[in-house]
Amino acid sequence: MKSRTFEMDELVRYCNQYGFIFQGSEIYGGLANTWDYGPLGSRLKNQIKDAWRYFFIQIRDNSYEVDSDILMNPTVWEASGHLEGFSDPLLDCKSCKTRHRADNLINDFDSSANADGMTQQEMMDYIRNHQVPCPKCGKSDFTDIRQFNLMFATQRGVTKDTANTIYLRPENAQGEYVNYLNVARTMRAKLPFSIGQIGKAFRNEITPGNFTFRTIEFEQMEFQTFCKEGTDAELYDYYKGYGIRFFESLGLPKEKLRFHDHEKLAHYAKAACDIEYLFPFGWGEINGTHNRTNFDLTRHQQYSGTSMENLDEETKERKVPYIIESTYGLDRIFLALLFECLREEELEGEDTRTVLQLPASLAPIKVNVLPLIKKRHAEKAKDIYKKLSRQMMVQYDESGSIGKRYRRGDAIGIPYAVTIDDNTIENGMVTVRERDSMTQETIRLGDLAHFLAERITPLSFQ
RNA sequence: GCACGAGUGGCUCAGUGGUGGAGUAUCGCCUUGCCAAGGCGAGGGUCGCGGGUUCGAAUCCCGUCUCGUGCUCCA
Repeated sequence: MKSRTFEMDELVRYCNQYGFIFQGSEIYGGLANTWDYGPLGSRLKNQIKDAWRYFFIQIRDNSYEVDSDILMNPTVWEASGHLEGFSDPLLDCKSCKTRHRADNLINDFDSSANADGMTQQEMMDYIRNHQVPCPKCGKSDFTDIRQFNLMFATQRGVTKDTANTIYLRPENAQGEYVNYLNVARTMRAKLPFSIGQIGKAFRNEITPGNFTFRTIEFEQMEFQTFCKEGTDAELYDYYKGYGIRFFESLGLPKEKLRFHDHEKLAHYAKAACDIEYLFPFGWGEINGTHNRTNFDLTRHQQYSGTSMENLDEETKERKVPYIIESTYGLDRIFLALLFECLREEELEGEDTRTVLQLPASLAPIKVNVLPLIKKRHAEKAKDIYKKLSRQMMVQYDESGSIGKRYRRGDAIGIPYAVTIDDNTIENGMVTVRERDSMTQETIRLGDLAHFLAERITPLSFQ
């Protein structure tokens, strides 16, 4: 059977049409790079989260989930280095439209100028007074300096004089780090142990689109493993491989996954490697694994005055643990899964069907309950729908021909359809139609729940 | 952020200054015993938004927002 995958614009349309993803604030003309998940989208997102929890928390020893606050004491971001490293004084050349960092312009112009010690106004004055040229076009015609910090800032407190700048977290990791002692104490955890978290993070980036691939608000599923120095390299490799296994179990094929080692490292990392998926627009990161060493905990120890050390029972030494971080971008995995599973299949003749071939356990809706003929079978079908809905997410559809309703279910990834007819009312038999094989089987109503449960099994490693 | 392109029912689009349309989808009724059948009917539009020109603007002009593509950015 011939089938074709979707391009980006088709996928955006599909998501809007079937209730997976809508443009954010749509009735007000939208807000750039924000997207809202609709009824089916939120369901799918939750299924991915559940799968992640299963693989990273439930079946792993010494793994604990937390749900830390998005807003944190601002000193956290001083300690983590996000405040310091991320506030770049930027200006644009009005002539050739290139963008530059003001401090770099000055330092390159005169290395004795010491731009790092200047305020923003001093840098601006220096550039104007010395006619510092644009490195690209040579003219000196710049916009004013704008501070571009990747963190979203807001104020707490009602009045301005009590205002205190706080930030929306640019990564979730710090929430795990500041709770490292709490988790160790309450769970009586010994190294190595892990803290996972699913939650939103925010980055004020200049973003190209690519739909939900890069947005200013996004959801991450993170896994931090606290370990002894010396065991870090091995764990780093292990979690890279674990990521590939996780993605394969979701249904992303090996040939569309690859590692991408980072040469340029973030300020906290000793080693960094992405897992990339081959999107229609190219390879894109869906997981990042970092060896963050003892950088973060050492800094938190310095800034908070609280000891982050852990007693090594063998050597009796007290040391700050190392951390291996592995972060999964939920929105990106969502997107990769749709690209992977959404197809247009050519059937006999000119006929086509849109089919979302998600694994049954990830499907937003598991079963489509359909009366063959509304007048005769609706009552019984509603009854079955009501009963099934206590066990799993089901949908009832009585509108249009039976074939049309099958296709509608195919398009939104429903793996099974149960059809109710005279035979159900007279003999208690129902027809179960399977999306992937497009075959059907007649079974006893009493066996239905078992039949479905047997087939909608949780994901497992291959 | 820069450059270019686009924006008209949920979706695809027609409409180049004079009463806002089609197909499809949705909903209702009839029909229909298993893979997008058919018949009848209904609902659904600030023509992205704001301003200007004009007797009159979806249409021309200016601004703006959003999306797309390419740069830039992504510690």
